[in-house]
Amino acid sequence: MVLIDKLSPKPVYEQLIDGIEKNILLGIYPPGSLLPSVREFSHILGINPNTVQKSISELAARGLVISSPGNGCFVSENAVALLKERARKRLPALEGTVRELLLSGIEAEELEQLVRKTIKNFNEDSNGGTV
Amino acid sequence: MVLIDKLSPKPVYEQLIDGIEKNILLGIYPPGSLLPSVREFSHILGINPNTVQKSISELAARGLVISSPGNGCFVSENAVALLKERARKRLPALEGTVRELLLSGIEAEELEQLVRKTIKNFNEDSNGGTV
Amino acid sequence: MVLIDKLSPKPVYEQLIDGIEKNILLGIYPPGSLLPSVREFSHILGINPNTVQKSISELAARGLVISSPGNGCFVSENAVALLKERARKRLPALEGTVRELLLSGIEAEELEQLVRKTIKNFNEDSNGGTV
Amino acid sequence: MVLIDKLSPKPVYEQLIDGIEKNILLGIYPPGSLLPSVREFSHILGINPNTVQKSISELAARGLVISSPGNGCFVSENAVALLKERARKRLPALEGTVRELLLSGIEAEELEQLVRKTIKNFNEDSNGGTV
DNA sequence: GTGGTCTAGACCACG
DNA sequence: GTGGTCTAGACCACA
Repeated sequence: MVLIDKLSPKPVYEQLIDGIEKNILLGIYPPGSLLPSVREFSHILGINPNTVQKSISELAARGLVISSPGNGCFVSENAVALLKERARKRLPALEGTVRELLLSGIEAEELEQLVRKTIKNFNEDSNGGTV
Repeated sequence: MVLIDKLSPKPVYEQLIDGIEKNILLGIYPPGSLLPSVREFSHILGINPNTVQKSISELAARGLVISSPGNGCFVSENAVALLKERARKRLPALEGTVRELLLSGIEAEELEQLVRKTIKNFNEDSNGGTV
Repeated sequence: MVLIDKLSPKPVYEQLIDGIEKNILLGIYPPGSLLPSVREFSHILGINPNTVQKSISELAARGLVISSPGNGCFVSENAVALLKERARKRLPALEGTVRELLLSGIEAEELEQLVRKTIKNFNEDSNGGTV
Repeated sequence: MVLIDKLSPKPVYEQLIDGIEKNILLGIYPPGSLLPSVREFSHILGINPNTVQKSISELAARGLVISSPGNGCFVSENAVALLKERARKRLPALEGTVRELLLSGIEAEELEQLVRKTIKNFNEDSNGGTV
């Protein structure tokens, strides 16, 4: 369900956050649903419960998840909206990346093609997954 | 010449590396030229000499600069080529970012426009700066 | 009769306690009256009977209700007096809150107005509800 | 500098957050200043470094503090503004508390007096501290 | 069973 | 020296 690469420079707890967020967007963990428990994540992913707890707490602080001691942890109703809102704030960073690549001599045409191709693949994947 | 933000989450030594690389690409530090000395960087940027040394060592390890003990540090002849080659390796990451944004509901059209606009601005800046 | 928000950070058993206490003060559960049974609360509110039992036990420990095994649970005769006495003990906390808000730059005048307005609204609500 | 009550029901890490926030508002830790280090807090307060770290991370997530690995942790320039903004959001809660106290039979006049007295004491304390 | 806090101790990267 | 991550294991409150 979520993949953890212990050798990645990205901290484990961040990888887990990213994985859960992705699953929320994909509809695997839809708003209102109950997340796997801390101990479950811990056991399946082979990481310490405290590390999982840290991820969950962070998600709760971001309003993506609501934890209810004794009951478990629910995806909040506006989680998807929050994630979409945040994505919009990342657009300037994308712009910066493109500029850096251009400065490094990547051809403009190549960049445009890459983006078009990615969009095309994404749409095909979505259809394949949905239909 | 290089801007350092001590409060940035990005480590100072990485900021310096990025800055120097950018200056190499911009032709401010052309291949064969002598870089400012460690002490100079340290003094001007107000950062620790050890930190500057770490950046220089990393640049040397990447083959972008060549240290000549006693004489200083020169930009290597193939520095620009190396940087362009490395940029190419970053393209898959760009693809991943685009996919994430698409998954987060950003419209494909909006992404294409952003890229086109960035390219356009970049070309105008380049002309303005060069001519 | 009592509203339970399962997603609230406040534990369910505390929410139930607060709700029952409020109903005692409002005269909905007057002293001497019989409270709904544990099963009734559990069923209507959709919460675990153990949770209801915990709330009732706590209320009994506070002297607000008296359990009569086999007959149910009665609001004690001095429940209202006890609640008023306890409210008095909360005044220092209110003072602390006010000090914190002042320290945070909230204007004294604004605080006084807020309190006056709340008192006014409360009196109007009471009249409307009673008459 | 910050008082920790290990017997308090409030978690230690929250007490530390509150204490640091209070010191920021009091000007003891002014914006731009360097906070005591994690290990220092840990040693002085007699609590585990991880607990301190948790508090600091939370403050960083709130934008009140900017941590710079290797350098320490700085109070952000807009920390005071953020705290004041947050205080404003607590006003509705104060209103709710006042209503509860009124419902519990506390006299309106007594509440108004308490607030006035608290404001008066606060102003005197402020003058005493400043002059 | 659930989430949450705390400690102890190790390890890492940064300056 | 600094902040930050991770593990192990204990303990608590809630349902």
